[in-house]
Amino acid sequence: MTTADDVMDALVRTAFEVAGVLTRIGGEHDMSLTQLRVLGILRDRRARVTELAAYLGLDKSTMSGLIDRAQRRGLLTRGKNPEDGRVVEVYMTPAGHELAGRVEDDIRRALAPVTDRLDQEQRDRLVELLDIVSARSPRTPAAPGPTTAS
Amino acid sequence: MTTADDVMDALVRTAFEVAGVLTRIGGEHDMSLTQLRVLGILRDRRARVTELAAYLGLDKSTMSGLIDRAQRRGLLTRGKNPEDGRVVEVYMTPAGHELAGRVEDDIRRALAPVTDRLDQEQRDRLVELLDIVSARSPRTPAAPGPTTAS
DNA sequence: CATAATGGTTGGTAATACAAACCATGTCAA
DNA sequence: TTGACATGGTTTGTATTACCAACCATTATG
Repeated sequence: MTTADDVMDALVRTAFEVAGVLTRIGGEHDMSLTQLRVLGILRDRRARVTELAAYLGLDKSTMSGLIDRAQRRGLLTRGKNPEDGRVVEVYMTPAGHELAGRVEDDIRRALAPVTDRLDQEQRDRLVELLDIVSARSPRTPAAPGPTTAS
Repeated sequence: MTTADDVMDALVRTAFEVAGVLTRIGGEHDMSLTQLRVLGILRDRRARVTELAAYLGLDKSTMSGLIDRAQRRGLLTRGKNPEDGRVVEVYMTPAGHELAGRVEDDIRRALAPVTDRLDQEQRDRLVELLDIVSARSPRTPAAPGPTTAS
């Protein structure tokens, strides 16, 4: 019988394992895990400082420092918001995008041996279950309905 | 079609989510994520400094500091190894065990809403799949012990 | 027995993170 | 309209995390 505790253990163990991989890859590019996340967020959208901090669960001041260092490295830029003089918009530079791409490739490569252990049906199922876990699914677990294969 | 990238995204997203919960709970007890891990390891076994460092992927010196601070808080102790005078064994104090128990309860509570979203069959399946992902499948080589692997 | 290897600690530096204080800009109320 | 308050960021100060290099003590090896 799989208990809630077993699920907890598996989630925690996997989380540390994945975090470990990301930390290692990040380190190879002189990036901390947090910086990696910032890069990930800013890949497809710009964001204001407080927005980033809230998303990452960090203090504004911490965010300020992170942006400082990344900016000093030429990875991102600060811009003004014409509608509200207080707001600082943060967005990536081409160099930032380039680095983000390289990092993503490396992560993909690093996780490949892991995902390769799964066949197609297992992948479908894992993603579906993790979506439920991270509240990404509006579905309630009551009905054993057919999986919405696409 | 679920691709390897989808799996990667789901794993990374979930990892951050779980790490976020652990960081929050840890913070409520003035413990960093790393300290939490140390506590988790030492719950059921004592370990030498280098062993802990290797397990967590940290430098010996980092480990030394972590132990210092935890020891100053009365959570763990350093002891000598009678067979090898160089070795320092680290193990938890009663206070450490107590804190570890409280933290575990809190984590359980914090993750309950998540695991509760899954029914029995889904739990079984998720744990099974995560075990595959973290190479814990049936034919796993070694149990946690004094493995000399690097 | 001299030398090398191993296990930990110490010292130095940078990054991460928080809290408190601060400044500039916006908003709201009397 | 102006004073008070709120909001968005930055700065400053401190603790922790983490690495590396250098260093002792102890053990192993030539």
